[in-house]
Amino acid sequence: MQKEKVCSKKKCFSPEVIKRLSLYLRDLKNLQEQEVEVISSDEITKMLDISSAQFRKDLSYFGEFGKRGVGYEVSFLIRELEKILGIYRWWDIALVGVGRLGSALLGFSGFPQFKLRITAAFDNDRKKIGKAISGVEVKSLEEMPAVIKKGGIEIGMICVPPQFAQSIAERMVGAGIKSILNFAPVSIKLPAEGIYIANVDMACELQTLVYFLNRRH
Amino acid sequence: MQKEKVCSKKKCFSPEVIKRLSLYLRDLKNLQEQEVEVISSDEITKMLDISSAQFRKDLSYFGEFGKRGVGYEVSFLIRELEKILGIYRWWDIALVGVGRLGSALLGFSGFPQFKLRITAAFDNDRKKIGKAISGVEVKSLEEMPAVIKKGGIEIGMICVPPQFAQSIAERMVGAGIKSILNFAPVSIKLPAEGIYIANVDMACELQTLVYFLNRRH
DNA sequence: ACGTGTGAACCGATTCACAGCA
DNA sequence: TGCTGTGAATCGGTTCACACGT
Repeated sequence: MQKEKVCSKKKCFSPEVIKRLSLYLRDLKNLQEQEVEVISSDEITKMLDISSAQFRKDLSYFGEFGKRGVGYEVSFLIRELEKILGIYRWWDIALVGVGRLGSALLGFSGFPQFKLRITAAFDNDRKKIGKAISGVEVKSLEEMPAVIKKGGIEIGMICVPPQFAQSIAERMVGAGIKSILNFAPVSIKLPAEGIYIANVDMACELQTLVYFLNRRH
Repeated sequence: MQKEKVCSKKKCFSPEVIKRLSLYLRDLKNLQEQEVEVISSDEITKMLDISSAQFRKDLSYFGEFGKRGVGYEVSFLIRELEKILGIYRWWDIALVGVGRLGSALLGFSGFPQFKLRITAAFDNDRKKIGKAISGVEVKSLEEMPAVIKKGGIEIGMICVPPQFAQSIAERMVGAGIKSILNFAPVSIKLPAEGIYIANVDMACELQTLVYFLNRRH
């Protein structure tokens, strides 16, 4: 989607590598539930559509985690990936826009296993303010900067209609948000460097499906 | 995310190109609403994080749509992109899993402008079956194959818990579904060739945000 | 023997830079 | 002059293929 580039002072890995690491972690956790203890790069990448060389190379950027001739110990690799990805403490998220999508995300059960939790939700609809959704109280937009600052929240989620997304993003960054997951179908432009924005645009994804439908053999 | 590769008999463009075309289309429509009539590659790519050369090259794969020395006529380019992407008729979508996320998608207002519409929804929860959500009646899973076949539906959306996603995907493909947008956080493996699966995994996206948060300067 | 880890080769995608046209 | 369209150059990411360790 949009060019996403953020570099640390030291080594700089492309977001693609990191996304694949998250995928590996996700599937390793599934394997762990199935009580698989050791897995080879060949086996794990059969499920994903990724080559085994890619898997090994991705890991090699960060260290040596396998045993030659054997494979990878699932629980060990999970721990190592969690270290790499920064899953060593809880990460709080502030969500703006408690419409249908925002409410769905507030109740999404996939976050806790990655130590992610939405701890604050904001909307400008008087009818929603004060209500609790999935245990999170909806507050007014005016309260947002204070809540974000007080809680030291660094991750924001934008679920507002497109015309409001840009200004919400700016206000979030002003309050201290360092990275944003944007569900609004617009491009957000931020002046500040070092803010990472990821976009989830379902209509664009579907559009791509339609293109390939038309072109299929 | 996963390696997504589908080729037509003739020219084969990477999904990345197609996703960018959808992005261009989305932003062009926004420009049209703001009554912008002509735009240069420089101007439109300032909003997105894409180089103007990239924009011009992407379009050049499909034809010549601009005027040298002038730029691109917004309404003309919109029409051309709609042709390229296949937005010449309505595309029906079958959704499985009417939980929070499924319900949110049923009410999502961003689809119609791309001639996408969810026309069928399925769940195995007796309490949901028979109810209408955003005007779509929820049917039982048993009815799915028949409804998909009868309606000639080719696009599926999976919003079920991860452990059910694989089998739902297989049943969808068996019923005639040709491409799938998967929201369940698992890898889906399909034997059939020529089926395009796109994955939306919010936890993975957030994971990537967290990684860059940790690494920031 | 087996599967990892990795430099080297490869390939595709992005960017450059300028010719071509309004 | 200004901006498009596009071959050529570049860059980065993926794959290959094999040395290495168990």
